[in-house]
Amino acid sequence: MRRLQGTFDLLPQDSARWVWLESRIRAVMARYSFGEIRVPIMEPTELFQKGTGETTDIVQKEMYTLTDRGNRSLTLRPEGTPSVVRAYLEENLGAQRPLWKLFYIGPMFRAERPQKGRYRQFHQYGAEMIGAASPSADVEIITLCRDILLDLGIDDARLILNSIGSAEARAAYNANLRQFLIRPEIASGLCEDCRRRTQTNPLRVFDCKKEGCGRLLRDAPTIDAHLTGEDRQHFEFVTQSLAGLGIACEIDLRMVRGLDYYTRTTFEFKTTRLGAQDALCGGGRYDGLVEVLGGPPTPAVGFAAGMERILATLENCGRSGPAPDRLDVFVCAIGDRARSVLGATLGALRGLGLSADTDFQGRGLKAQMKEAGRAGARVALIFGDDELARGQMSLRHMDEARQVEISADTSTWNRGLFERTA
RNA sequence: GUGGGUGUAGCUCAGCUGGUUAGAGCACCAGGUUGUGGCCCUGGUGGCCGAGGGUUCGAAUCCCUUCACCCACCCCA
Repeated sequence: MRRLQGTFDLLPQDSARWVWLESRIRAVMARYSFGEIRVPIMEPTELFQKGTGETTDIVQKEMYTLTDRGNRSLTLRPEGTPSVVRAYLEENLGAQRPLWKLFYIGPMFRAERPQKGRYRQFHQYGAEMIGAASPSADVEIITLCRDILLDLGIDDARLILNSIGSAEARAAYNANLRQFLIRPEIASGLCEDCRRRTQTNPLRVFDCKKEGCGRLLRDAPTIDAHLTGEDRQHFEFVTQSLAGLGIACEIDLRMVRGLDYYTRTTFEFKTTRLGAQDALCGGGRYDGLVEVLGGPPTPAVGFAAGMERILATLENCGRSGPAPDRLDVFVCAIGDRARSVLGATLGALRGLGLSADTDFQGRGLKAQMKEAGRAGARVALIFGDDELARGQMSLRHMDEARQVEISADTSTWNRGLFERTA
């Protein structure tokens, strides 16, 4: 039996990094006053068909979809935003407050071919502001996204920014771009994928990395010609605010995102420290999504970040994450009499709130001490017949290799006895 | 789905043009210290050489198939 392709096991030495990462994320989210939402990792398939969008690669070929016993179609979530919006509507959050700031952390599933920075079960954190029309919300999301990266120690990610306009502008631009792409002199030179995209989602031709396509697209219309005055104002506010905050960004009019629901502001943070999968986080505004999922027109903006990519980036920066947890006390008992009080000894230590462990294999003292060293124990509590006969135990401070005797009467113990080096 | 690369001990890797019982370092276990970790020394456990088939007197080594992993395309976090 082997684990599924594109999945991985996290062993204790690695899970500590994840716990650390999650706690840093939660701390910054709290500073920004975002509340954590936990939603199912399984949803009706329809949620993603409608929300993420039928034309996206995610829905067309990357979803883990299954049929349950009631003949319902379920899907393992490929992203978090549709679920959050679904919960927002289902719990009628809009009626309680006009604006919600929510974040999530958890696994996502996409049936892609694994490679560096890409897995079939991967983990994202993300934040959504639902009910926020103001461009200051876009800035809040971008700043949040950036502050988490900075807090973690990633200070060289580039911010790429674009506005793809309102839904109407996008529709007009889509039509215009399609006109351009079907011109015979253009279409004949495009690759097969781009000809398909011309029909399905013309914006995505800009994603094509083929040289031939790139050359033909040089004269293609760009989105900014289709932005309305309001779109421009909105985008201008965002770029000027960022400039005012001293946040550098590059505007890329051809950056498109793979999800159907984006409107106006879209952005990505990219790193040079990974391979081809260089997007650490991405997001933008999605003013139409709530309505698409059956709610009232509700503006919203958010982002999602890939946690495996962030950890990989940190490793490439030489940032090792948190220091490993140390054990407070390792208990070494010598002989049967001593072993008979092991349980009570461990219980007393743990009762004081200390972490305590011992040897469960009946090994010699040398092996027990080795185990204590391996566990990073601060002190070893050693006793055999000698000590117990005198009502004493030996307390060895591992780092200083210094040893004292303490009373074997657990009722006299306190934490300080095992923490101080006196 | 399409390319390319790699599969030998728990980990990192040697093993030349096929030649007896497959190696090293680290890790693990034990002893040196019959009651004291890290350093050192000695010894030991551990491999269907990814799997299946073929060529050969003989295959970890050559050929075919297959699987897995990695990297890239595609796409995205």
